[in-house]
Amino acid sequence: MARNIRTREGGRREEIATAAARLFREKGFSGTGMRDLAGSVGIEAASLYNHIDSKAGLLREICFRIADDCSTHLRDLEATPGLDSLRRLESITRFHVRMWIERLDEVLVATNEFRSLEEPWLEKFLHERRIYMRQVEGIISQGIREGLVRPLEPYVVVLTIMSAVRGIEFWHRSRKNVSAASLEESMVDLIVNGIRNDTDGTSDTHGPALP
Amino acid sequence: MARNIRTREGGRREEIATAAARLFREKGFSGTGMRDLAGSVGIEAASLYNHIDSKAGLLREICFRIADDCSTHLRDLEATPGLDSLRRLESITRFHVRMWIERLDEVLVATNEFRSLEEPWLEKFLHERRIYMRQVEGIISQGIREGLVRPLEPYVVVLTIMSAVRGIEFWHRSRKNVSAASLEESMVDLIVNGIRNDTDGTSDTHGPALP
DNA sequence: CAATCCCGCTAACAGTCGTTAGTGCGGATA
DNA sequence: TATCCGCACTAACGACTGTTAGCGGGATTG
Repeated sequence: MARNIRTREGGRREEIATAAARLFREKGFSGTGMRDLAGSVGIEAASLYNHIDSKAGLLREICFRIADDCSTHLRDLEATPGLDSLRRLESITRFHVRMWIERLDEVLVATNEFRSLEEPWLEKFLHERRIYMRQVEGIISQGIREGLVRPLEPYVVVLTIMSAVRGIEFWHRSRKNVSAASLEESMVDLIVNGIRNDTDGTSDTHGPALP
Repeated sequence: MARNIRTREGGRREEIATAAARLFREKGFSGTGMRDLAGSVGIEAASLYNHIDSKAGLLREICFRIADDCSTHLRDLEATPGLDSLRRLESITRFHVRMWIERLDEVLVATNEFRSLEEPWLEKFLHERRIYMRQVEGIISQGIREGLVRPLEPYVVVLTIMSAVRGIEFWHRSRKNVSAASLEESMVDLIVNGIRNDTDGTSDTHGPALP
């Protein structure tokens, strides 16, 4: 058990958690050693245990912080009146884009490394994610019924929205000339409106099937 | 060095490579032990080395097979005459969708675990990926110039297309009631046309910014 | 000033890692 | 029949894994 539970300011602990998120992202959970983590905050491996309980606990913290933030946003959004389902979808998309822009390390760990969670946490995490996706799927179905959203397979739409934002990982590496604000707008716009230019009103999706 | 280089049929070797792809996907490269891999093909860990060179070699094989298949498809596509840039983009999207549907293990390893490649392979892999994305970006830019593609940030469009298909990973777990064919059509349609229903011709993207 | 406690350290643990060496069985080859 | 070779085995290697025990210095508290 970590000894400094009652520490007045957990500055060191937060520093460790931040470094863990970065390392878990870069090298994976099982690819990251406690000696790596310790070195990245300038202490010895054993000293980490003055601040944390275990390596698994660090992963758990990161994963569930992200999961909680997602479900909190969704709950707030559903409590907001006066929004049609398309606007709700846009808000959800925008929320995910911002998470990926502002908290890449944590989000990537929660997305890629959650599988290293131990039971019963793994099951709990998967359960919460399933609930979340099901709720978003409900909003999409509603949008389709209302005629605001194109009549696509709702399940596929959830998958696509929640995956499309993962492209931001690349952006983070090679910033190019695209600002965060421009990235956000382009990506939300792209998901909502697609890539095809429809100014001429043509509704034909595409020609014959391609290889 | 593996002893069976001159084996007439490398059935066992292929079996190992397939099992490796599945394990690397499920548990990550560094989370997978040679004893896990050996057990999954029914032999002892040391016996693996009658067929393969090293664990790192297995990863290298998987990653570069996928990379090669991608660049081959792109080369073939560019050699195909009579396709406008929107159709080319659709073909690229469809190709990625199919790869994710039919070869999930390998594709996921190449996408998530490539970071465990050793130099100089890691750099080579990243280089090839950069080249590939730049070529696709070129097609998008051309589509925008021709008025076939909406005037979005081309870089963001590449990122989004190549990431959106990752949603197929979820689909693989919980098949739900969506067939592979329906998934492919929905996803290509979604990326090309977006989620918004534009039958009324309204071109206003969205209202005021949302939280 | 004395007592407490945070927090770094070294040493060590039991276990696992990828990999090599060497052995022997069984079928194909000469 | 004698020889070879593919392929599985056991045993073992040095390095590395997450974690615990215990020590001591320095700041904080009574």
